[in-house]
Amino acid sequence: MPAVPDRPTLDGLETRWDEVWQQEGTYRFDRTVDRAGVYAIDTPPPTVSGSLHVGHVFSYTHADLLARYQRMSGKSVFYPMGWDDNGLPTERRVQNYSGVRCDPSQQYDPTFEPPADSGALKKGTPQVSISRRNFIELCHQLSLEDEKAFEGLFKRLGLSVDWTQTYETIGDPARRAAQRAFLRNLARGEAYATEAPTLWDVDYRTAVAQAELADRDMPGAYHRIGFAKPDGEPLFIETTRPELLPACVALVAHPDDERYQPLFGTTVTTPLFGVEVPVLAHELAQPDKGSGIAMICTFGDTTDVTWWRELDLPVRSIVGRDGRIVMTAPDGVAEAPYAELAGKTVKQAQKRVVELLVESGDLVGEPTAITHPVKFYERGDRPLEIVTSRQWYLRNGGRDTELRKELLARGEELTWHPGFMQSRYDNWVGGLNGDWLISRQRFFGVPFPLWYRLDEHGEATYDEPLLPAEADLPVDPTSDVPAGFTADQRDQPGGFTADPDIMDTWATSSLTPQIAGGWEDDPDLFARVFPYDLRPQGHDIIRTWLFSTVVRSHLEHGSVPWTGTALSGWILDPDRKKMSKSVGNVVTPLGLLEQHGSDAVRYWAANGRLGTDTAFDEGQMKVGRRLAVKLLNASKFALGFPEAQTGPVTEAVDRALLARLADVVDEATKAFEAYDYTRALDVTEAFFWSFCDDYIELVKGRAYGEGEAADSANRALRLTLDVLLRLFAPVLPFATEEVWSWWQDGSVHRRPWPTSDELRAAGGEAAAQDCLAVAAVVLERVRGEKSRAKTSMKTPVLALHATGTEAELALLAQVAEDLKNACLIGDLTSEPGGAGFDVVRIELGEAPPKAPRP
RNA sequence: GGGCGAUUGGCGCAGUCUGGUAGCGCGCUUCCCUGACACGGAAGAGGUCACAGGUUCAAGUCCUGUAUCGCCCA
Repeated sequence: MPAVPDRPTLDGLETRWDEVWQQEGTYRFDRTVDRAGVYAIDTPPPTVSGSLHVGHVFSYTHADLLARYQRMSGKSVFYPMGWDDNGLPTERRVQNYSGVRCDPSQQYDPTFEPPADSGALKKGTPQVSISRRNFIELCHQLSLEDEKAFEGLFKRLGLSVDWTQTYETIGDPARRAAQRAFLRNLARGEAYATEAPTLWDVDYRTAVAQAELADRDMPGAYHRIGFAKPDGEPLFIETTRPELLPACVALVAHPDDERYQPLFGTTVTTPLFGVEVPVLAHELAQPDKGSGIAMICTFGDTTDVTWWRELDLPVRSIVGRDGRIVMTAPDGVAEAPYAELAGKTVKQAQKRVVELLVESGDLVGEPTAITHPVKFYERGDRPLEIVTSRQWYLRNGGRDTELRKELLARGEELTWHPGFMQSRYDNWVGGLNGDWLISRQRFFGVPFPLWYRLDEHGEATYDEPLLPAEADLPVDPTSDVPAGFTADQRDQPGGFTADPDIMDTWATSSLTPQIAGGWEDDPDLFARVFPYDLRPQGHDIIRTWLFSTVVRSHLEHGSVPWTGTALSGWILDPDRKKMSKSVGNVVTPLGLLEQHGSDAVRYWAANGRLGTDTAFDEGQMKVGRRLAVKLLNASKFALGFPEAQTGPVTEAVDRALLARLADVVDEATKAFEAYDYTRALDVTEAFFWSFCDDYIELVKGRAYGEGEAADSANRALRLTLDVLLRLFAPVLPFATEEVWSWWQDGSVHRRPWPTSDELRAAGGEAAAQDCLAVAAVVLERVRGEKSRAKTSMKTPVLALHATGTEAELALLAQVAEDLKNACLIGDLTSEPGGAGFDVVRIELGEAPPKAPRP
């Protein structure tokens, strides 16, 4: 056992103890324990591209505090770590880093090596086309490096993760789980493919789901355009998208709008393009917007989709997947003016259509500038278009009242920390307006495990997809061949073709409980952890990650994925705005951990309650560091006295201390049970400071002595320290472990959480008779007097006189000797009287001679 | 436009569920190197609890409304 060091320090504790913990398997999950004895955490897998930031340190600490408390409370804690290395961010990095481009039509080349000068490519180097499988392998390699760095940081932060339990969202088990879950969704009719208008990002060239949309206010302009009524008179509509005129399929007004009622059922003709379109009625038309009659195009916005569907209109698509006007005009659209638009971007087309309308005289007046919300992909730069394409959907209650009710009920089953976050879930589920679009036209992700037969003309037959056996998962249909076919039949008439799409990243990460828990691959493990106890995450991804995980679990297991969720807040700049990139880049997590120490940073995080946005505050880290240093020093002092034989704590002051500590343990336990680690820390910390400032000062004179009274103090000191270390262990794992190692065996992190019973049994039953409170009054008065006299605390008190009730003076008598020692009081007297206990007279002596400065 | 949250000394926060003399930390001022700690200790100044009504013997706390800020969704 290492001796107590002369000058304890926090420096170097992180590396030293992490090494021991990994070696000893301190946080290893004990999988012999059955479900009732397990506490399972569905850890968020951080995105492995770029780097971790301060917000990660914050929220991951929160989960760790809860994990550590549960572990000490006797649970076998299942605390895995995942890496989300699947998706667009990684894809873009690999393209730039290795100078490659994924082309799913390429064949897999097992000997492919990326250019030797990876990472140092010159701008403009032509990209090499490689197969999807090769591309994924590169993504995987690059992710591994980041994952190592992330793991190092998390270990330094002291996360009590079981590092033998890790997964990657692009790893084999994850792809197997995602494909298996999808095949089962498909078999049960929960997943389906359909040709439908879909929000489409023209730059990424992929479909985008409702959960990834963001409205942005954009400048636009209403153009007033005349359509020709049968009698030749113009009917004016106003539109922000005149370029969609050739895609117009109808005009629509509100059924109650008297201006247009006579026209319902008639037709009008589009200017320039000469298409006859009906005038129809629908409640969604807004009479007060523009002229009150709108042009329906396929498709200008999501309302157009609704009208198109509900009014059963034809399709005249003109915007292609590249965001340009398609080369061929839809049926019936006049060729001549259309030819001028074909191939132009939407923006260019708008300019040209306006010019044409001005020439023809169909555009009236100047366009009116407005600002209006436009839908964007949240990572995209250009407004979304709506194109018709074949996509995969998963039922999520967006088009099914019964399922929606069931999912709301699942939300009800969860314990939300804090509770008010549930309304965000309810709002989102209640506001869904379509099923979950899970297919993406990208490359780095889990492929849909499907092939289609090609008929004699080479056309895919989508009705009966060719499915792999579950045992063969994961598969990549662009390189694997379906049963009963040979590789040379790929993309040949009479042969087969692969489904080209991958799954949305949320479609994989919504299965993290299944992936981490070994669903189907390790049924024994899965039964011990599922449904999990806790999903920690940020409140910004309730609508995506939290909700989608509930959906998958509900469909697959008929259960919630976990029984509780803890939502961490944001980190805000000191000026109360969301932590900006610039600050986040300057303040790196590793730098903070090095500068302040991990315990100090954890202390700051522990002061941010769940659901509460918290200011980034290095001041709090300094306070945390001070606490950790104080803990080392106070412990060193308390352990410096000779250890007494086991025996009772006899002195009243010592028993009062234990009684107070018993109350603290009860409060901290109650707080932790309610996931309120902040309050648990607060009560522990308050006790600790009064322990240092008052109790230790009071008893040190006695503890230096010998005999019964000294033994009582020494026993109380050690017992208190023992309990305090355990109370602080979740927040300050390094400092507490360090102190623990000075005088105890094993790890403090595997000791049981303290109970008030052990303290009351040791003598702390006299809470009502708190002589410490009386002592505190005397200490305060004497210190105040010495401060006012601007003299040293070593200045003796010649005489002190106190008054109070008989009971209070009896308590004073219990602490009189300790007080005389601590305050250097010569003559301590008292008499009954006064209103409550107080010190009425203090007589100071001469200050001692100043010692020379060392 | 709808939902959720916040508003308490210069700064960061607790207290609001369960009404009863306004608390903590940082910073600031003054003092002290006393047998763990100067990366320390002691003492002190500093707030009409966003605003307006209401309930109550009593409101930071409960109710109604308003304002400002933030987040989520239309």
